[in-house]
Amino acid sequence: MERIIGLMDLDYFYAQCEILRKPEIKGKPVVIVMPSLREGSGAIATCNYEARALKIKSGMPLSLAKKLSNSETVFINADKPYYLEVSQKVFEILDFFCEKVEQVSVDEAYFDLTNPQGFDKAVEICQKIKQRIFLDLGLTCSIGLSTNKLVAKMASSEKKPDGFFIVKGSEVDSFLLKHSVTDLFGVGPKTEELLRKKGIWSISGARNYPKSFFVELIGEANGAKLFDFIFGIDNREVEPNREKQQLSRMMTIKEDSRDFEIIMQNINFLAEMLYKEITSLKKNFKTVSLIIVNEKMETITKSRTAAQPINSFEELVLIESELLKSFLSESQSMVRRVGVRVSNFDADLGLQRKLFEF
DNA sequence: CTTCGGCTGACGG
DNA sequence: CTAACGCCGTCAGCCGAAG
Repeated sequence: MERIIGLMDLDYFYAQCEILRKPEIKGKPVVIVMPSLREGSGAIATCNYEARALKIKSGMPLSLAKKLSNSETVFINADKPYYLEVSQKVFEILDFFCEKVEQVSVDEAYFDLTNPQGFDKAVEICQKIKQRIFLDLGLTCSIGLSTNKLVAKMASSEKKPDGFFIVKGSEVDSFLLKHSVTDLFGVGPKTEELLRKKGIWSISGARNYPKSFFVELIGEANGAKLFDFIFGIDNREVEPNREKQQLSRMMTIKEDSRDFEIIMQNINFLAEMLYKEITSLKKNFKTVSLIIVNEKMETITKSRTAAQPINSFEELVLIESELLKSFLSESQSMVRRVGVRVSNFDADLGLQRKLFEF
């Protein structure tokens, strides 16, 4: 049976959340900022359409957004815990209407609506989802509905905000041919540049090349996937969410430094946050990494894997300090951002106890 | 030959 | 005048060492 897959995307989500609790800013340009410890430094997480009209975009440096802003513009620092709260209510609604939901992020999810009654039934469910999200929570979202994840996602972008765009199986090909290769999932700036150099822009143009061409260009796995995508083929399932594979915390330090003590202070702070989280998640980790972003914005990582799970904060910090020493001795560059990561998780501790008792 | 650890890089949100 | 620039998480792919 042909699958029916949906993608729900909450419109300019962080900004919409803020407007929800501060109705007086509705209608003004609203810009959500991820600040760093540096004065006036940060990046734009998201912004509403009034702000986009001023050419402000997500990912943009805060300094540039400030220049583009007008006197009306409201800048708000991101409040992740609040957005998570709102998001959870949205997912309750989604879970109510659909058994197979895969959360991609705080504001996005795929869902599988394959059913015996067919496409019309799925359309009806999508309308109900949009309705409940709006009536119960006051939020708008955009939904794309098609026969696989790739096209569902592209369809959701077709009509925004508060959109609902349907691409039936018979329409997939003509829908794709209206798009450029850069609209395909997984084609970022680097791949775009490689394709452009080969004179490839449109999806129809890309179809003139064999699979081997893409494999040589971007590698075995990605090449094969891109080749499929060009023809609208995407067999990825909607997967229930897996356990996290890694957990990390990063931050930009006050000013670039190579001072061991100063950098360790920052690492200590991050490690403490992370250690609290990981213990509350009842997870066990064996690998510790230090992530450094230097003044040239290059990322360097140092890792160590222990034979046994690491079970004290002191041990975590000790390993981090050794990794930092090793970095400082091997590199001359300044440290701009620093991060702490743990990975290589053991089975859930609660589960482990159960197995032991058994 | 396969697996694992360590690392970089691309990508998405 | 230009360049400016967060904080996550996933996967692919390479290399070398070990099983």
